[in-house]
Amino acid sequence: MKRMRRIGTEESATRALLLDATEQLMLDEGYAAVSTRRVAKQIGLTPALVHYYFPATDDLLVAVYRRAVDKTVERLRTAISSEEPLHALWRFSTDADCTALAMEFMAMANHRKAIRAEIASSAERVRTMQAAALSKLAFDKDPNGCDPLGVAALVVGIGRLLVMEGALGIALGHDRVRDIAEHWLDSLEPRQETTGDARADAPAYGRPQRAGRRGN
Amino acid sequence: MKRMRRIGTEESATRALLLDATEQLMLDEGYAAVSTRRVAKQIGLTPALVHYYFPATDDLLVAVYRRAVDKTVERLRTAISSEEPLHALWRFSTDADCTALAMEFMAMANHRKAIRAEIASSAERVRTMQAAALSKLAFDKDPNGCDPLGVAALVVGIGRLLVMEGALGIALGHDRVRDIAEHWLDSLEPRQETTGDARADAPAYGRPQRAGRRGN
DNA sequence: GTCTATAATCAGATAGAC
DNA sequence: GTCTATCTGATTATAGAC
Repeated sequence: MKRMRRIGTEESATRALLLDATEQLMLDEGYAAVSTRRVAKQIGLTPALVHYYFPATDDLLVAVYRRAVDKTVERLRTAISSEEPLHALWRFSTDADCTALAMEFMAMANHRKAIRAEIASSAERVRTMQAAALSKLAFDKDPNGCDPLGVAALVVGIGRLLVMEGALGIALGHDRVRDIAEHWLDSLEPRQETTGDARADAPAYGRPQRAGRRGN
Repeated sequence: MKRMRRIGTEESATRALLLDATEQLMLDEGYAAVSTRRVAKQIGLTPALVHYYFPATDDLLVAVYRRAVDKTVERLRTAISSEEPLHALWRFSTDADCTALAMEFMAMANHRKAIRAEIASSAERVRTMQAAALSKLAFDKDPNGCDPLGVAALVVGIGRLLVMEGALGIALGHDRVRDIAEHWLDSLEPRQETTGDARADAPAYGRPQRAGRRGN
C-alpha cells in the first residue's frame, strides 16, 4: 500500500476560506476564472496549499458545490414550508443571488465530468423536495394537467430563465414573462387577502446584474 | 500607420472549414474544448493558420456565432411563417440540435466579453422577430395577460430548459412540463383538425443526449 | 496559403523544506 | 499548516520561411 499524500481536515478554517474564495470568484468572474492559483492569490496563500486541502481541482469544485447545495436546501426548506409554498418557490427562483451560483455550476457541468455527475444526482433530489411542498395544492382541479413535479420544474426553470438572461444583458419581454408567470401562480395558489393593504412581499426579482462581473 | 498583419479572406474554403470544425467541437465536447490547437488539429492544419484567418480566438468564436445566428434566423423565418407559428416555435425550441449550440454560447458568454456583447445584440432581434410572428394570435382574449413578447420568451425559454437539463442528465418532471406547456400552447393557438387522423407533426423533443459528449 | 519556430503565459500537480 | 521550487503540459499569439 503506497504512502498517501497528506490532506487537510474538513474542519480547517483555511479550508472554509478556500471554499469561500472559490465561490466568490465564481460569482464575480465566472467559473472559468477558478484556478488553484487564482483562488490561492485571492486569500494571500499559495497554490500548493489548495492542493493540500483539495488534491485535484475537481475536488475543490465539488466541495463548493456540495456546500452550496446544502445551504440552498436549507433555505429552500424553510421557504417552502410557508403558507404559500408555490409563491415562495417563485421568489426563491427569481432571486438572483440564489440562482446565479447554480447557473455557473450548470455551465461548468458542460465540460467537467465530476460536476455533471454531482448535479445530476442532486437536482432530482431537490426537485422531488420542491414537488412534495407543492403537493398540498389542489392540482386535481387544475384544468391544464398541472401536477406538483411539472409545476416545480417549470417555476424554477422560468426563474432561472430570467436570472440567466438578465446576467447576459437580455431583458426584452421579461416584464411580460413575470406578469404571465405570476398570474399563473396566482391561479394555482390563490393569494389570501390579509388586512386589505398591499401584499407584504414584493417579487424579489429586480435588476439582475452582477456586481463585479468582468469580461474575459 | 503600422503594417497590418495579413489575414485570410471571408470567402476562403479553409476559413469555412475552420468554422465548421469549431462548431462541431463545441457541440461534441463543449465550448471549453475550443482552442486554436484543437480546432486546427481537427482538420489537419496548424494553429498558426487559425490565427491567419482569425487573429484572436474571440474573432473565431464571434464568427461561428454570427454564422449560427444567421442560419437560425433563416430556419426560424420559414418555421414561424407556417399556419401555426406558436407550435412551430415550440418545436423549434425543443429541438436539441437547434438549441444545443445556443446553450453553449450562453454558457460561454459568462466569461467572454466579446460573445456576451454579440449575444445581447442578437437576442433581442430574434425575440422581436418571434413575437412578430405570434402577433396574429388572439391575445386580446387571453385571460392571463399573455402577449406576443412574453409568450415568445417563455416558449423558447421552456424549450431551452428541457434541452439544457437533458444534456446534464436531468429528466425528472420533463414529461409533465411538456404536457403543461403543450396544453398551454393549444389553448393559445387551437390546433385545427385536418382530416381526422393523428396530427402530422410529433413533438421534436425526444431523448436529448448528445452524441460524442465527453467529460472534462 | 500554409508552414516551422518561438515567446510568453498560465495551468495542474508534486516533493520536500520549514 | 504553509511554504518554495519544480516538472509538465497547454494555450495565445507572433515572426518569418517557403
